[in-house]
Amino acid sequence: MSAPARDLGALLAGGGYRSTRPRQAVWDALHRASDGGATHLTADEVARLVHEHDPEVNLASVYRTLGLLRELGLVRESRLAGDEASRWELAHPDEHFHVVCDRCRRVDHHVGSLVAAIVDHLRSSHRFVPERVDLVVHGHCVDCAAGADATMHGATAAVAAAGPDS
Amino acid sequence: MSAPARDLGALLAGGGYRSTRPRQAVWDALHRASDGGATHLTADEVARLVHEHDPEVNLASVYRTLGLLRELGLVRESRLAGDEASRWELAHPDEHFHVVCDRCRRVDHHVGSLVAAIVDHLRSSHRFVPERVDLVVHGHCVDCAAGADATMHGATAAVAAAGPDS
DNA sequence: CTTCCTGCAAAGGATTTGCAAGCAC
DNA sequence: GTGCTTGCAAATCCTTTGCAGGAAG
Repeated sequence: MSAPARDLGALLAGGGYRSTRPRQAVWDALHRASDGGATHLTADEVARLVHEHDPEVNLASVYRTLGLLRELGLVRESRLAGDEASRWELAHPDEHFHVVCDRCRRVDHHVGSLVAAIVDHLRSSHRFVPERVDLVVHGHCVDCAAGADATMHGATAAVAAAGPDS
Repeated sequence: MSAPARDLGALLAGGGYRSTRPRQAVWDALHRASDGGATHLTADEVARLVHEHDPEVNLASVYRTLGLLRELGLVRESRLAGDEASRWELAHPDEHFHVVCDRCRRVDHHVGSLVAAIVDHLRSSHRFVPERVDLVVHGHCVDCAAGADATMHGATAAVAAAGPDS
């Protein structure tokens, strides 16, 4: 679960950027959140985390830093439909996708071969060179699907018959 | 290429909603756009199309209507990363996904078994009940990948633009 | 030192909302 | 008629930007 924790200073220097306190603070906050299992943070939430350690950092700097880290490929921005604000997280080395429960609003990560399969498919069948795959699935998680409307008998049955896996 | 062109009045009535001019105008505009190959419209672009036939319709009503149609499952909203505004299109009965070329900014539709595979996987392995799959792949299309940052060739561009998607 | 960054505050742009008048049913 | 809808305009909300002072290299 712990992130790689690469040295931001070096990464910034490599790109000709300066290592500053706000930048380090945002980087640290993202790692702390990630280690705590929190992911898909809004810029505002990132700012809140940053402020726990350094209240001086301005929201605008958080935005600027997130944008910079995005350019450097260190963080990933996603704009889930139905969500007002963009959400940010450390760029995970593994390809993954999001599963969003529309009832309880929980967002889960899933790492799987699905993304790789998509990439292969496009490359071979559509002559497209994929760089990034954003896969977001909306629906209902087990808990919500179960307690929800009793009208969905078929669906819940299918869920109950599910097997184990990652 | 032509869309189903279902009767909006009936669809609205079925949901207990009234059939009004703005709503019909938005619906028509989306169909006209779709027939013309235009898709992924911003609310503003939809409004512009609506105004060609009915300049009285207010932008706020366009937003309200798009939201309503989204709830009814008649249109689909997508927020592609790097894009300021939401984009709207008629909900295609088939599951499909977007392929975005980051160089020429073209967006293509693709229908495939990929989406179905994803749904199956989640349902069986993750006990999640998928309702909607948003799959967006960023990368470079054949033309752009080939010509690299060179000029875009009119011929190849035309071919792709007339793309036989969906 | 020189240039890049930051904090602050104000601007911007997309989307929403309060309200009174206007239609659909 | 009754109540959902609309137009209009103001309000929100997220994000970006101009600037002058401050820090990194």
